[in-house]
Amino acid sequence: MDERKKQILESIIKDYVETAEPVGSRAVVKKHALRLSPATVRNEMADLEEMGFLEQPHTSAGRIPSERGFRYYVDCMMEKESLTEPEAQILHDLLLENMQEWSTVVERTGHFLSQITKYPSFIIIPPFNLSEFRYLQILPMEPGKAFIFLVSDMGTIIHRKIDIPETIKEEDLRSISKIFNQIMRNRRMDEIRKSELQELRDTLKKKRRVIDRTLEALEHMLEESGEEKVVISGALNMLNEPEFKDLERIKRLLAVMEQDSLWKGLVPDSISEAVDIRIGKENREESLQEMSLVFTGFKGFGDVGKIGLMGPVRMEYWKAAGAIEAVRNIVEEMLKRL
Amino acid sequence: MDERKKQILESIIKDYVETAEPVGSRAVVKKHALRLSPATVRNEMADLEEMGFLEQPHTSAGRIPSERGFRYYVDCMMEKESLTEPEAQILHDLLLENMQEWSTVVERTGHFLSQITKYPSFIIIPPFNLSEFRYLQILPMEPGKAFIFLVSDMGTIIHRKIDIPETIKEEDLRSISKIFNQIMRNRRMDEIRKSELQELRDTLKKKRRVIDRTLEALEHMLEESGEEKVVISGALNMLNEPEFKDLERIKRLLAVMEQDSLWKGLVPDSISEAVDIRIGKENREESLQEMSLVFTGFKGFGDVGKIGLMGPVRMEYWKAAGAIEAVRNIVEEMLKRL
DNA sequence: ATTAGCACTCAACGAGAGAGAGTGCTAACA
DNA sequence: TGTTAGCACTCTCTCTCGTTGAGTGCTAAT
Repeated sequence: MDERKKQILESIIKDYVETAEPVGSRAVVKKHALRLSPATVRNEMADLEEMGFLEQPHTSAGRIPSERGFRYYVDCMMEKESLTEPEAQILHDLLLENMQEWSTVVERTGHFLSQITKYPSFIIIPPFNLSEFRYLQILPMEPGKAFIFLVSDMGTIIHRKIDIPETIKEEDLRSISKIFNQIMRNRRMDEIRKSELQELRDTLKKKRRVIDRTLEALEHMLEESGEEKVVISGALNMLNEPEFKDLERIKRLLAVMEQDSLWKGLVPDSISEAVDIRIGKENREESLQEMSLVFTGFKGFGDVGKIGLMGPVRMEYWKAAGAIEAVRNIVEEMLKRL
Repeated sequence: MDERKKQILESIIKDYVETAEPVGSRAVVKKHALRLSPATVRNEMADLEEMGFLEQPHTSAGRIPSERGFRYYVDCMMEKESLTEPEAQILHDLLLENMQEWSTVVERTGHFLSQITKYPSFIIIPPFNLSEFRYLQILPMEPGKAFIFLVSDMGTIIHRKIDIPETIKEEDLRSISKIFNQIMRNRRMDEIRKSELQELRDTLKKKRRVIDRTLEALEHMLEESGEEKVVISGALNMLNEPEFKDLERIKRLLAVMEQDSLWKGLVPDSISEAVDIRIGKENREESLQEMSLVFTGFKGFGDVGKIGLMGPVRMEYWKAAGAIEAVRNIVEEMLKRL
């Protein structure tokens, strides 16, 4: 793989990514003002095809990069294109404004990403019960009803309504809350064992009714929150890619995107710094095999979420990878400051 | 408009809704086993076209109902098809399971509707600040930080983080909460005037710092929550309709659906019992003029939300209207019981 | 008032011709 | 030995044109 071949491969990739059309020998020469004749380039292209980096849709068309070609480019030649200064600034401001709630941070970030890159973005949020318990509070509402609030270290809040005896006083609720808090504070939610809660139930016999209800609610809440959440943004950007001008494909594609379960298993649990790239058939899931993913993990407070972009195989990997990396860094930095 | 014409119009509508193809005179006779010849029907069809209820895509095709034809049918002939017994049961159970939180109720209801009818559903939720204030609570978190919770009568909760002096005690927070509650309880959020809050600020001079922060936060929260929320479900169902086999149309359509602002102005503030139907160009918004809407308002606790379905002009209005009405009734009933 | 018969219209489909882009091979060239 | 010009060949794409068939409107008969 000499320098000239590399140059030609890159040239073809850039061209193909831009136009979605097979690239001919003539176009390569012209575009990059090479001091070679088309015939020479043709020979090189034939070599590259033999090596598996290019393919021909039909005999008399130009060449397009194969998935292996893209892979080689991504591994050995690509230079990531980070966000521009103003773009980074915008994201910064966006996050500052929305640090109140974790869910809106995620939403805005995804939206930003897909706007910048014109690719659909996905963010996978770790299950609530993998974050740390911060605070539980039982608040009385109308007579006989109370709310339980559960606050995590990520600033996420879930709540649930329970029935309580009408006679119980606010102070009692407070003291019950306090005891729950003592046991659970700073523990990871999924580590809070039922046995401990049971123990607590025994300790506090006198307020049995409230405690029972609280425990029940708590169990429900923790159970329900064991799922990862997937947020997809800018899915419609995909419709602009010429490879999806076929209605059937679009339907399949959008259906896939809507299907949360697919995403959940998708991305490995590595906490690697690197930006991972999956090109076409490198994706295990059949329905994603005509697409590419560019993603990375990010650290919340120890927990790992994932953030990524999806596009056609003919994707601007350099832009996507650069954007993902930059966004990951900015978000992580903001989270640390919290 | 004699009986026979009506019968023919209905026949054409049913056929066209099902097949999305122009209906010929022959088909009308066959389908409904009329004891007439195609020629007779042709004459009637010519009349109906003259009246504006039918139109011809081109000279030698069958007829399709015009928007006016649909309108006449909907107004004068249609019989709504309610949910089947098991369908209603499913919705019932679904709601019972999810009465905890208003937002999930809405989500599930929308999902249910679009599954049953195969049309995208939309639900417009009144702004948070139109519901009644139930409860405010200031909860201390880590030192120097606290959460403000605001609970509405719909069971919706919003919250925000504020800074507080580290020295302040929990009881102080409680007493502050209490005072807020006395002023605001059971008032509609948007009626709580700044002047009142200002007054409160003066009363409680000694805890100025906390109160200031709380008021600031409160202002923000109420401001931010002045927006209606739109939840759309099953948008992809639309892709199955043959009239949207054109890519450009799909793009436009999906872009429209994503655009919240469109929906907000869309539906009038009537609290009418009736199910409203907008056919094609009856919609003011240009981008919705190739679509029909079937919707109605529902009462929360005095507040009005809206729930509806959208489809092509060639829509099963009877099914959509029936489903909407039934769902509205069930949801309202459940809310009343709360 | 209804119907049979018939000429007419028009979209949809498919075959076939022509254009154009791009290749691979061969032979000439530096 | 690497590079280039020339040329025949391949294959898709597009356009045209005739054919088909569904459906109509009109007229005359019942």
